[in-house]
Amino acid sequence: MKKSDTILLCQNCAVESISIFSMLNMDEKRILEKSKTCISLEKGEILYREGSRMNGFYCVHQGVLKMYKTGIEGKEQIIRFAKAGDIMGYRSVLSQEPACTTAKVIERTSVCFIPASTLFELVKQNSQFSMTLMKQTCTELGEANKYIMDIAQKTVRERLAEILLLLKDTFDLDKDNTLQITLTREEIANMVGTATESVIRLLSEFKSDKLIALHGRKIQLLDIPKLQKISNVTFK
Amino acid sequence: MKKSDTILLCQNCAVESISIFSMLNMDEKRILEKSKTCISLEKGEILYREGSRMNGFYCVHQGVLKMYKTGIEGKEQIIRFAKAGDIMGYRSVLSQEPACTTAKVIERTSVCFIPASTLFELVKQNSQFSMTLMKQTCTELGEANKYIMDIAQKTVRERLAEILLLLKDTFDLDKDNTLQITLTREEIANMVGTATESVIRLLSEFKSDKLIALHGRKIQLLDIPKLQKISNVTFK
DNA sequence: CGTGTGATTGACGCCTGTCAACGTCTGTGG
DNA sequence: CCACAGACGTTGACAGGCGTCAATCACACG
Repeated sequence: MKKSDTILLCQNCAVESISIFSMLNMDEKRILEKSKTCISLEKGEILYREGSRMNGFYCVHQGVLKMYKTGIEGKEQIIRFAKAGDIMGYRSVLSQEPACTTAKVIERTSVCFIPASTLFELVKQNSQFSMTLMKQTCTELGEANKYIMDIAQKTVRERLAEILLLLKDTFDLDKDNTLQITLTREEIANMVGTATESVIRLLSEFKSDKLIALHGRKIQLLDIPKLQKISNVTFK
Repeated sequence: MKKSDTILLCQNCAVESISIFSMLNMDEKRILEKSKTCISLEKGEILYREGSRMNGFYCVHQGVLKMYKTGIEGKEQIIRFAKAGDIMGYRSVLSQEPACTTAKVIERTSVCFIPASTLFELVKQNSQFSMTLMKQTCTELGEANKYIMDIAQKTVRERLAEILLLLKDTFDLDKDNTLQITLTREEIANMVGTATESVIRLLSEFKSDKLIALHGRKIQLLDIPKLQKISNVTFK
């Protein structure tokens, strides 16, 4: 396949590197290449809103987005993040429902839009692609189920510890064990499902206990085993 | 409710009536028919356990099961119910992960077991079947996401009202608006994600407010609009 | 230097979980 | 037929986790 027939705007967007597309054959990749559109978004911009009808889905080439639902009195509940290599919005396309989350840029993002028709075509033609997509959805469903139990049964303290570890796994740490993602206290609260003030108090408690160090919005993990212990079990 | 009906044997188990299988052709139905096994289970029996490896999935022909995760100190978190026409366990098969829930019989059940190999074969052969399965998974994922927000943001009171309405939609009402499902207070608590005592107190509060009537474990819904109002918004 | 957003801290109180005691019902065995 | 055990339901007391409100601080930006 000649790279020369890629759309100009998309020339940097290496779709091939995105795992979900790795099992497409040349023809299928060409179809994908032809139908996709690249979009760049600045921090704070919204890719799509909860409730909107989706006529395609997105794969993230660069950047970070938060996907959240808007609840009581506008309070956001962050469901997950999307980063390079992730796909988003496919849930609504496949279930033929309106988007169940809003996607907002946290770090300057570039994504590819892929029309629903292409998705359906690929699913129809390539059962292996279909299987991979299904597998991904099922994994996500398993995570959601786990999260339901966590929120229902764990204390805010336990969940905060867990979220810090989840952020570690999702975004990695740099050399000195600092989380590579920058979130406001409010955003952390919206992940944990609690009030901003509670997050602040608990973070400073963790700090006193030498579990973490705080440098502005940067969070450094000092004692991961202890955090795991807090997140998992409560001995009283 | 009469429990004296004979449990149907496998030859009577009309797989065709289960929606997910409706788009299979004759050949595919024959494959399904050949590979499935019927199982009968009494109340309290366990179909499969969280953490076990699944080498197939189940479709429910009759009865009701609860699917739950076991959390802190053995407390159950009910994720969903399965009743006639539902399929269960496919998530683990497709994601190739261990079962994320335990499935326990609430009402005398008959299910068909379908081996993983058959599922994969059907997915491979019939893209329409594949799409339907995907659609179902995505819908479930959407519901799980909504539930995450509910638990995170709503009070126990609001969630209980919501669960009562969910039970209404899942199991229907009889003539006098009584829920067709019988659950212990503890099971309701395990759905709502709260303590049994809280459920009891709130139920009797709802009763005082003439929203429901209680007849042992049977719950009669008297004022559905009011319940909806409670479950949706809190003005303070 | 004013403005605005986010972070922090303190005060306060309610919702809710926990513990304990007791009531109710059903099935079982003597 | 009665006693008993065990599961489940109910009620009360109590403490504390956590949300809410309000005031203040920190910092960036035009």
